[in-house]
This record gives sequence, structure tokens and C-alpha cells, in this order.
Amino acid sequence: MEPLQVIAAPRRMRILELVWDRELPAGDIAAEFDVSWSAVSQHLTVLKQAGFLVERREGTSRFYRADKEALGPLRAVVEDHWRRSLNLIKHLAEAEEGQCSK
Amino acid sequence: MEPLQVIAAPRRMRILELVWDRELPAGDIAAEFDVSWSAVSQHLTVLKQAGFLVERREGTSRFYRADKEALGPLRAVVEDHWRRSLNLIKHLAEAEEGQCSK
DNA sequence: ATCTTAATTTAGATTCATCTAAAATAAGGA
DNA sequence: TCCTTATTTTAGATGAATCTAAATTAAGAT
Repeated sequence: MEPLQVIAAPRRMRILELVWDRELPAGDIAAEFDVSWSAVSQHLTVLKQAGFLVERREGTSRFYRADKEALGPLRAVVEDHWRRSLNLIKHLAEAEEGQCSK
Repeated sequence: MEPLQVIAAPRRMRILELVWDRELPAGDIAAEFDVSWSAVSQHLTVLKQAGFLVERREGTSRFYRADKEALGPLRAVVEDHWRRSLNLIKHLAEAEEGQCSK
């Protein structure tokens, strides 16, 4: 699969962000989404095949972590996406605080 | 539509490259593809809405040109994609020349 | 051996982006 | 006004990516 297509899927972008600077077991990643583990596992496979994710096995668990270097120029895209998501959340929080309509 | 989704479509990536450093009428762009003008027009609309394309009208024609600034960090992705495509073509040509199997 | 936990794989269903075809718009010339 | 050229818009068809559910693998504990 083409690198751009790999990170263009919102779910996969989100997964990358989750394991951006820490290792997580597949289960913890799956728990972040309200889709089946199966679906998440399939996304992990795509990311792994693209080389964007490194896998470490330990017992029955599998840990994943982003491989930032492998992303090349796409790294900046992921970082920008993350930055903008945080900004969005911040702005929403401020708006919430501002009106206090509850 | 999300910026990343906009450039992730191969056809739209190709369109961006076509009007990267020159203006082209919609017709000339459509002529580059073997799909209907309608399909190309729809892609132009998506790119325009994302702000990645500027439109200039003159008589019955519409000219399009890429807005590189508007692409932000995605600009590097498009440029990289283009560079790699050229490289691929170059390598294919060299391989062809090397074997001369015709 | 069997059970449990963690995760993947497979097969089929669903959804969404893209495509085609046809009708519509818009500008300008005969 | 009618025709032509250039392009878009709309509506419906198609296909690829993603999803669910169920079966499968794999490691370790009882």
C-alpha cells in the first residue's frame, strides 16, 4: 500500500498518534476505539507492513510503537495533524469555559 | 473534506502536479486523464474547496493553478511524491536501456 | 491436556469515494 | 435568438476500503 494511503485513513492516523512516543499493547490501542479489535488489528497490520510501526512480542502480548524515521516527509504531516487536533480540543475547551451554559 | 484526504486521492495528486507551476484550463487537465471530464471537474471542485487550487475565469474557460502556500506541511508531501515519481520513471528508463531486449 | 488471555485471520457485509451519463449552466459568436 | 464551446452539476452505478462476527493461533497458567 502506498505510504500516503496508509496514513490517510483517520483510524490509522489516530493509532500512529497513540504510539507516537510510547509503546502500547494491541489491546490498549484497540480499547481507544469503538470498533472491533479485529478492525484495529487489521489497521495495525497495514501500518506494520508500511514500516511505520515496530512490533515487540512478549508472552501473549504484542507491543507497538511508531517508527518516526520511517515516515520520511510524512512525519511532519502526522506531527501537524496531532498539533492541530490538540489545538482544536483546546479551543473547544475554551469555548465551553467561556459560555458556561450548563 | 480533510486536507490529507484531499491530496491522498491519486488523481488529485496528479492534478496538483499538472498545475504546480503553470496555469491550465480545465479542459487541458481533463485531457491528461482517461476518465470523463465530469470526474476531473469533481476533483477540481474538491481541490478548490480545500483551497489548494486557485481559479481564474476568462470567457467560457476556467484556468487552474496550484496554491503551494495553502498546502502547508502537505506541500513537502506533494513535492516528495513528484520527485519519487520522476525517479521511478528514470529507473525504469535506465533498466529498459540496460537490457535492450527488444 | 485443558483453560484463559491476547491478538490475528478469514469471510462476508457495509459504506463511501469515485466514476459515468445525461442534463444544466454560462459566455460568446452567427 | 439559436448554436457552439467549455465546464459543471446531478443522479445513479461501481468498486475498494473498512467493518463485524466467528474461527484460529499462540503463550502461559491450572
